[in-house]
Amino acid sequence: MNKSVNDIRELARLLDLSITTVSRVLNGKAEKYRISVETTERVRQAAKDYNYSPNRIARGLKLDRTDTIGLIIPDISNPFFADIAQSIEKEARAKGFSLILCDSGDDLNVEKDLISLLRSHKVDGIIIAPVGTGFEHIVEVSNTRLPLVIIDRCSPEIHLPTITSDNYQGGYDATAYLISLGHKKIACIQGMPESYPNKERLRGYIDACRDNNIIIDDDLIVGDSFVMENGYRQTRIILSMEDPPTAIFAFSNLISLGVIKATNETGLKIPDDISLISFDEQPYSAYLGTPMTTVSQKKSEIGQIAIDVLLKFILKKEYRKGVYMKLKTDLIIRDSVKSLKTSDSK
Amino acid sequence: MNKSVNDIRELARLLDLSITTVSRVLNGKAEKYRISVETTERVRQAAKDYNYSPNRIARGLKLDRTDTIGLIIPDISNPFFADIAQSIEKEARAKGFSLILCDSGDDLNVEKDLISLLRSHKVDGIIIAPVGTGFEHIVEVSNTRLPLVIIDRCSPEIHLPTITSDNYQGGYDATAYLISLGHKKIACIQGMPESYPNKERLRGYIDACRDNNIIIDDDLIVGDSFVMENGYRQTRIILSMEDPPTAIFAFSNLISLGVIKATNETGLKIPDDISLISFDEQPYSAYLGTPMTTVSQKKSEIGQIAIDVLLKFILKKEYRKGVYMKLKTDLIIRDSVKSLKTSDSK
DNA sequence: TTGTAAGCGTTATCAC
DNA sequence: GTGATAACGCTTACAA
Repeated sequence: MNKSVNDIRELARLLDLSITTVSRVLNGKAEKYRISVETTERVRQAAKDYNYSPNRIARGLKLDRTDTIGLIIPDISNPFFADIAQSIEKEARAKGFSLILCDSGDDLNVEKDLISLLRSHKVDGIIIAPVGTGFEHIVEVSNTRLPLVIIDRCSPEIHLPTITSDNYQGGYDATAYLISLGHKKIACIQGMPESYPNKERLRGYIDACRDNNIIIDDDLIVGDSFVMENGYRQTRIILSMEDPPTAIFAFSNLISLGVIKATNETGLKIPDDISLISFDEQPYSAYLGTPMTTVSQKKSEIGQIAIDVLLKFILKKEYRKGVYMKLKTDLIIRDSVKSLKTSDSK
Repeated sequence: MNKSVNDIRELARLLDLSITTVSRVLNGKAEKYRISVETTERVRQAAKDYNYSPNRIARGLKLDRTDTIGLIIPDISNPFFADIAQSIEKEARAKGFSLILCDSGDDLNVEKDLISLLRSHKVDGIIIAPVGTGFEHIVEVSNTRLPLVIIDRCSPEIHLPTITSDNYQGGYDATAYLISLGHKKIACIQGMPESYPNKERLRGYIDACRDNNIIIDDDLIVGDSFVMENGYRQTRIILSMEDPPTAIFAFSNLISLGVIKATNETGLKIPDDISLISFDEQPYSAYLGTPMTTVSQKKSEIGQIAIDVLLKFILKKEYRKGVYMKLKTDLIIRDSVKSLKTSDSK
């Protein structure tokens, strides 16, 4: 095998050409500078033979552009974010950009540090799914004109490009579906109440109830975290009520796993004894004991659009246009909701 | 808010100090060069006030070290790899390294390109979970003395640092457990037969059978992919046998989801009608219709050890020591396996 | 105790 | 058609 060459100087020397010429050929500017076809070909071949690839660090320093973007997410082990990350990576790479992955662990201080870190890495832009409990540092970033796109957890106060699901619609649809099947007493197990997606889902739930003349019972709106334990705990409480609800709306997939665990333990069956609908579709949703009815988010679209918008900013420098995109959610109907209508038995 | 300063020159000018001094303070060499406490403090304060963080690109060019490592995995949307990625990112950042994430999509050619890409990014090292069907390009990397650690999919031919689960033991334990409960006819739904983890799991299965005087029936060793469809299809076939096996050993979690789907459709119950054991523990394993007995891999340990080994290579330059680490797997016993022993009923 | 200046590998400007 | 050279922001040997 050929031994490889590490800098353009060496390659130029080997070819007995100037660095300039080699650089021009390798950057596709051969025509522009009317470099002879022969030379062009020789350079290309040599680069291949000697396994030369330009040093992006040096290039970045010179061009003030690293072809690198930073991605900050709260938890890569959450399949929701993993799927988004995958689509972002794929799309970014297709466009010639690499990804620096940062996991904030849902910690606001870590998130702040990560932004500085990405800054010092001179990334060309940032996509962030914020922790969501503070946005000043994010606004600050965009004040420096560093392109930035927010995904998933938006905030009404800030006016930055944001791509998210239409959580209101998802919450509304799920609730309306339950109501359409005769459910009137619907518990709602929330995730983080302060987070915007949660607020929106809840708003959808409330509006759907109102629109159907169902009185909101605050005691049925419970929970405080997107994790499974929360779903479990709240369900145990719900099931021990004197007159329990006929359905549970779980605000995340992990919450619904907790619901299932609790019902299993209590010896109750879904949907015979209690109905369940959950936010977040997962690969296994269809294969649970009772295939689960879910509100599915367009995860890969979120990633794709985010990167598209970001690259538009990076490449065209047009910025601060109020991009605010809400993606439709889909209700995937399976078997975890029972119809209470007497007409059809289901 | 203070306006920020973008290079060390400006900061030095503002402080009326030389670039050198500022650089030294910021790199913690104040003592070494006996810089006055006063100056040191002034520099630190100014750096903070003006929100200065060194340009890692320039730094990298100068130092030939980017404090960046590349991570190549076949599929970040697979929770197994997402968990590993998370532990790697966390550990790396704690040690001052950032991560460039690359998803090969299980495509060997993409994998090769990604290695070049990471090279041109001048990463200080690479952690790779290879596609596994070719290793030449990986060997080549390590010939260039670029530190590299392999995770999950190893190969016997190459002698590079590798961290993986003890797939043989996992396969053996799972099979032995089934046998201990009286199962004698055990189907085995494989993933990619050529991949090393798969081969090892199968070897474990075979040895466990042999050690218990069970004759291997090749017709019971089926399947060809780690995906769900494979599990579904093979299970349908298995269930339609004249004298079907009493247990199925699924080689991945997705495969076992397919198994569950097929048994559900056929109206059979796990474990009453057929027992199931699966490789890969997942958050939902415990909350399936029948809580599943699984072989759990130490995902975060794999990540942690991989980064530890890699950083050792990067920092100490001691290389090519034959690190080959197999991590113990754990059998998590739940309810998906039925005892055929007459003594205990369960 | 602090400063000057070379050089990391590229690309762009200007020159021939 | 091709080449010499400055500059990108940083660290560090060498000076003072």
